[in-house]
This record gives sequence, C-alpha cells and structure tokens, in this order.
Amino acid sequence: MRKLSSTNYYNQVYLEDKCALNELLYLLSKRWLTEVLFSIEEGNNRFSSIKEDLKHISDNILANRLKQLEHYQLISRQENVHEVPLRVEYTLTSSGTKLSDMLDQLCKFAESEVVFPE
Amino acid sequence: MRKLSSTNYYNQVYLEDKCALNELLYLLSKRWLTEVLFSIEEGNNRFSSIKEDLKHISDNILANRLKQLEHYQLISRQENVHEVPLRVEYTLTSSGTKLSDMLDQLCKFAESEVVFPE
DNA sequence: CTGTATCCGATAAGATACTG
DNA sequence: CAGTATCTTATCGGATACAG
Repeated sequence: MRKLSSTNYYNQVYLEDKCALNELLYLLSKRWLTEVLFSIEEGNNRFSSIKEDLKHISDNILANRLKQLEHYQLISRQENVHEVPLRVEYTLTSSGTKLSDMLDQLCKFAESEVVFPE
Repeated sequence: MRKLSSTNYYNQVYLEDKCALNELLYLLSKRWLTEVLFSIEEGNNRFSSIKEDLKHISDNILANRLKQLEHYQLISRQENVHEVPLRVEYTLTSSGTKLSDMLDQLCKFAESEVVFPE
C-alpha cells in the first residue's frame, strides 16, 4: 500500500501539481481509456455493448476505465436500480464531449504531421 | 528481451495500429516528456540548461526523453563535433512546435474544464 | 559537457475465478 | 448484466557509477 519511498512518487505529484496537463495526459495514456470514451460517444452506452465494440478489452480493465472516466466527470453513470437484471447507462458529460473533440484534433495531427519511427 | 508472452503486447500493438493517437498519447504521457518539450521551446537548448530548468529530472531520464523526442522528429539535435567540451543544441522541429501549441490548448482545457478528483 | 550501463522497487495490464 | 478480488509478469522511474 505504501507509495514509493521517495523521488518517484514525489516527482509524480510535483508534475501533476505544476500543470494539470500532466495529470490529464497520465489519465489519457491508460490503455483503452480513449477507446472507451470514443465508444460511448458513438452510442455504446452499456457495459456489454462497449465490451463488444472493443473486442479485446477485459472486464477488469473496462470496469476500471469506466470508473476513472466517471471519477474525472468525463462520463456519467445512470443506474436503474429497480430493474432485474441490473441496467446501467453511460453518457458523456459536457467536458467529456469537449475532450473528445480535442482528441479528434490531436488524432488528425498525429496522423498527418507526426513522423512515427519504423 | 522478450516482450510479454501474449495479450498485453498484442493489445498495445493493436491499439497503436488502430489509431496514431494512442501511440502519441503513450509517448506524451512519459513523465517529464512534455516538460522537456516546453523547456526547449522556452529557449533551453542545451542538456545542462534543460536539466537546470527542470530541477528534479535525472540525467538518465532526460537523455531518454531527448532521444524519444528526436526519434519522433519533434526536436532536432545539432552536435558540434569539433568542440571540446562537447556542445550539443536542441531545437523544436515544425511538428514539435505544432504539438506544443496543441498541448497548450489541451492544458487550458485541463485547467478550466476538467474536474480533478479530491 | 553530454551522455551510457546496471540494478531495484513500484506500478500497470491481463488471466482467472467469483458475486449481487 | 455489471462488475470485484487475487495473482502474475512486464515495464517504468530513479539511484548510482562510469565514459568519451
């Protein structure tokens, strides 16, 4: 449970405090996270439909990414408590939508301007 | 030297192939990388001046980040071979400059729109 | 001055099994 | 259906020592 004894953890906090960009990039770089965001934007609003859309993602990781996106208020989660089986729906928040737009731009940049090795 | 036996490595390659955005985000999320990019943009064009600017970075990591930025042609490296002691200068390429602009935007978004937990 | 080589602890992705 | 818990293996950041 202990974080790294010293500099490793300290530097992470230092950089996240220095600029919000670092924290955002750290979040966005988690594998599958942007894919989940885009999948919800495209209308897959259930756990199972996202999982089906992103064929290779595991339950484990999908649940974790949904939690993180919700935690940062990029998506919202509506649980219909009284239905059996349990039915949960995810939708993008307004900042989630804005982020998705910015990532589209960044994606176009990546595809057109960045020289990827090999 | 072996990569992960199976799915872990496979998924990384799959996602990077699926969209260049994933590879770019994976690069950008490496600790200190955007800080190094911004530091060079602000005029710190020597190994030692970047190191001084980013007080807590280690030689190890700085060298690695410079190599990666150069590898993706976001910065260029000019070595003045005949000087002793060795003198090397780094500058942003045109795509490095564009990336820096897009990151500025993303940073403003992060600071104004994203709700960070706690 | 501008790096490289080696080692170590912490974290991340994924496999598998299980739950309300 | 929508997750949680536990475990394994790979990779990352940083410390330290050294080199051209």
